[in-house]
Amino acid sequence: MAKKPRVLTEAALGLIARRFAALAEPMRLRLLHAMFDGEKSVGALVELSGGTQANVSRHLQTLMDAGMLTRRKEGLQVFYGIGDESIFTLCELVCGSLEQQHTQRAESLAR
Amino acid sequence: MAKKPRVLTEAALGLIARRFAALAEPMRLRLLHAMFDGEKSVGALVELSGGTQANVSRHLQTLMDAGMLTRRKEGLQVFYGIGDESIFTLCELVCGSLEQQHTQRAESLAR
DNA sequence: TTATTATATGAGCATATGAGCATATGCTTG
DNA sequence: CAAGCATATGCTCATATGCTCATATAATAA
Repeated sequence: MAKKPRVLTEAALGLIARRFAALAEPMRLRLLHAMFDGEKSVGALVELSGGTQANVSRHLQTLMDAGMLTRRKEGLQVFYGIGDESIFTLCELVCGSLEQQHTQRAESLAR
Repeated sequence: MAKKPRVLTEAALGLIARRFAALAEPMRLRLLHAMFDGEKSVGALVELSGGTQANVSRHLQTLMDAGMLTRRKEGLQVFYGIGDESIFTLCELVCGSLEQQHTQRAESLAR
């Protein structure tokens, strides 16, 4: 039966962990969320996220390193966008699961 | 169109980030992987993961706090299992996306 | 060239996290 | 009760990570 028993090497585990780590910060999630409807300039992301320019730039770097973003220079500005479709699904899954837990907890308290 | 424009509060972002953080460690991924085919005792997980008993116990605690595991005591032993089905899909997605990136990189180097 | 704007990055600090050791707790048996 | 096994938890150290400030780089305009 064994649903495709993926061999998990040390290196693979590290890569997977790094990918999840990239998503494990509120500010980065906020940035990704701001890019959900298309690419944005760094300046725009600074405004939308409410963070400092330096900090936003660093987090964008982290997401780039994780291979999740696209980057396009246009004059003085740099536009970042979501380059990995799986991110949408990942976030949907987590949100759904959290909602479910929340609901269950509420129910178990109510009875 | 706007695919359900989830409002993301500060608190929600924190919860989502914490959930991803729980998956952002190789040892925890290894433990989850060991539980893919059913619940296991702590002792068994120590053996399978190659970690120390204390460390394994702590990581299991972290995964519990994240609401991802089931816990069942039976005599002296404690059995942990995966309690959140979404974890399977999350890991599948990340693995798939990584493989794709890997393939693309390999291709771009080959030409 | 110099000035201006947009983005990136080095340095330093504060906090968070993982690993290891020793020990505590909890359950069962005698 | 005491002894023994399985699991959990303080404590400490080392390292990683996020944030801020100041400054560097890059592209454009004067």
